[in-house]
Amino acid sequence: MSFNPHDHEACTASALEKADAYCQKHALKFTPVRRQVLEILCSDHKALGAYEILKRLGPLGFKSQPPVVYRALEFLVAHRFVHKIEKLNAYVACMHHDTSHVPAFLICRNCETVAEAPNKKPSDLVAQIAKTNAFTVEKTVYEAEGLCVNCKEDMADDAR
Amino acid sequence: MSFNPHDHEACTASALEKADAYCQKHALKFTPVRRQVLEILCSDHKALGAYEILKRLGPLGFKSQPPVVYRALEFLVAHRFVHKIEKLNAYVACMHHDTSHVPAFLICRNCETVAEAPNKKPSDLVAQIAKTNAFTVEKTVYEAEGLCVNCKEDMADDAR
DNA sequence: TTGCGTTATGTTATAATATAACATAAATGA
DNA sequence: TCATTTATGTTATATTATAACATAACGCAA
Repeated sequence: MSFNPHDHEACTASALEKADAYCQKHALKFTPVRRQVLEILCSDHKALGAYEILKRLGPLGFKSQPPVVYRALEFLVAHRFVHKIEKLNAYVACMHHDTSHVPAFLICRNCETVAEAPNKKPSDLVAQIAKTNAFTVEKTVYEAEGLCVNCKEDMADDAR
Repeated sequence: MSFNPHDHEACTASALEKADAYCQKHALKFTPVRRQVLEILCSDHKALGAYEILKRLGPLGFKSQPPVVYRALEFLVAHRFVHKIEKLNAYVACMHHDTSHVPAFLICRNCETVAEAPNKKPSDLVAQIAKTNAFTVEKTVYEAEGLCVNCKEDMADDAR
């Protein structure tokens, strides 16, 4: 999980590589803007707003009008390379693209790091609905906000 | 659940009554704007945007600047009379204020009706996190988008 | 390889959602 | 009653997102 130290270079490289391979396989166009947006999102585990991404695209030689970034995000979200964090109106790179999962996020309200929870099972909620059959689930957004281990420890330290 | 027919008058009256009682008990001010916003939200089970609520406040004699409605919503959300549907940037009245619950919503992408799912148990996700203790959950937003029974049937009819 | 349909990008303008900042008023309570 | 807090009024503006239309690049069949 992204709250723990990890080899971040590798983590980014792997995400881009997987996206490359997936696009090739499915005849999708992994164009320069799309690739660059994913790379920006991979650069840390914070969720970035569309306009923040836009700002970072500029120096890289891309044109910086909102539709440019929103269209790239639309593509990346559609193909699940990126998830939208509805609570923050922001976007994070998906770190589990190869495994099927119900997207669920843990957002630290202090450092704003977003970790994708490793929940491969559908939650109770989905199971319950499927059972009563009153609703057909197509997309899910499960988000929990709170404090990550690091921030919790920092706060304990501050209190001393 | 709100996808099924139900006595809607009663459902609104009950929500307002419960809010009244709760505010009295906890020394909260259930002012006219706050009451009116809750009443508007109770008026159907669709999620309403802040500006839609604002529009409906006008004819009722309230001043219609954005902060008015956002402040009323802030109060109503803080005390859990209303939930925000992050996916829609919209708000719904809570129909289970008296029972402790993890808010979770079923949003029909066709008719936009929002039902609050009856999940009293914490989901697998929350349980899993609590277990590893890597994250302290403070607030949750679980949202599922799809098709409600009614819309599903309508579509089946249309296809014939 | 030309032409045609499709997909992607460029660009301008504007819509929709939300908050900052400061003023006034109303309620609460020593 | 006066001081303090809490709520509301008001102006301006920040933030997020999309509509609409133009051009370019790409994929492919004649």
